[in-house]
Amino acid sequence: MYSRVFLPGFSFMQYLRHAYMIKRFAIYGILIAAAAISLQLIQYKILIINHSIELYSGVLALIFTITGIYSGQRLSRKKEVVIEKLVYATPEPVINTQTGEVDEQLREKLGISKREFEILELMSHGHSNQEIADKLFVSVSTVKTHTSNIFLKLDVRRRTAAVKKAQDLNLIA
Amino acid sequence: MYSRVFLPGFSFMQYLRHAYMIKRFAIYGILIAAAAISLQLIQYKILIINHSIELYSGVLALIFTITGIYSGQRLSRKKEVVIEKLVYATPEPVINTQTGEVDEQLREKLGISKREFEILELMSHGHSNQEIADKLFVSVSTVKTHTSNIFLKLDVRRRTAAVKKAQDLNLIA
DNA sequence: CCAAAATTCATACTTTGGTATGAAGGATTT
DNA sequence: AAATCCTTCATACCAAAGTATGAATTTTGG
Repeated sequence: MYSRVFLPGFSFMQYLRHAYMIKRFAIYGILIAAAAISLQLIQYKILIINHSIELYSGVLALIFTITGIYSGQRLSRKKEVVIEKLVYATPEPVINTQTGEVDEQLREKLGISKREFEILELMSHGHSNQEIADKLFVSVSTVKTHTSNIFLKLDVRRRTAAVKKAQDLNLIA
Repeated sequence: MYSRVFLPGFSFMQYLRHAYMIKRFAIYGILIAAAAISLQLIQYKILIINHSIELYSGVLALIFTITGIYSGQRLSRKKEVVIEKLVYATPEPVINTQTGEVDEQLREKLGISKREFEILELMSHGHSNQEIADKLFVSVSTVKTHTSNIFLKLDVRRRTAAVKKAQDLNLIA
């Protein structure tokens, strides 16, 4: 198996280079300003009512902690760890992996008939022409005709090569 | 090229499942507690000196904003983007999928020699006896001898069946 | 070192595989 | 109806694969 992992590591300066970050900072500024205004309101109300500096401090701390957490998350959102995994895949998958069935399109594309395909499969199972003939209730001559046509269509000269090529093309398993 | 991108998307609950996050929250708790204590000190000093509630509020806001930003960044640091790139790769012919190494044990177990195995591989690639002979710089007679021995050891009578059996046994790819 | 195993090669023979060609019947399409 | 494709089969021939046997050389393991 072969795999690589990339950890780009965005620096803070790289981060600042992005123009859209300026907009983001502006949003934080507005947020903080809004918090400051509401702070003023809360401040006077609380002071007028009972001069509870402790409660005021708690509310203030809560508000700015929440604001800070939100800002912090926004600021660090783009600090993402990017991992690229290289994994194996078969070229031109033509067998439907879901159903396990053969892709009819490739068979058609290669001009291989259904009967020829049947014979190709039996061939790949290691059967001789005689055995294939017996299984399909046809003569050896018929099997030979089919195999020859298969070889032409797969551009090979031997059954072993035909099986190999069909496997590589994912025409057969 | 064929590629897929996975975006895991850690939910907050998934996030909480991690045991080490509990430690992190504990650290934040301590931080906030420390901020609260220093708050008490600052509170009294400022109030005693000039009762400046505005300055006090500003300092308080600053402290908790910073604390919040720090916490927020910590909390959102683990956002990852995992990218899996699927690349074409032809599996090596003689590899055991579990160990990733040549399955010498199976070969030995079957009593197949290294040379015989070499020929079995070339056979599975669709080569004729003549082609194998040419590749290995030996005579066709030698190849025939080897192939016959392979067939005996794999208990088959044809090269196609030998290849099939070797593939089923995971002796070759 | 010696025995066993592995590798090499040959000769003769049988079997199987593959090519070429032709042909006939059926199904489908135009 | 004609053309085309698929499937079937046959005959003949050549090429390749596989078996059997024997033998020489090299490599390997005890």
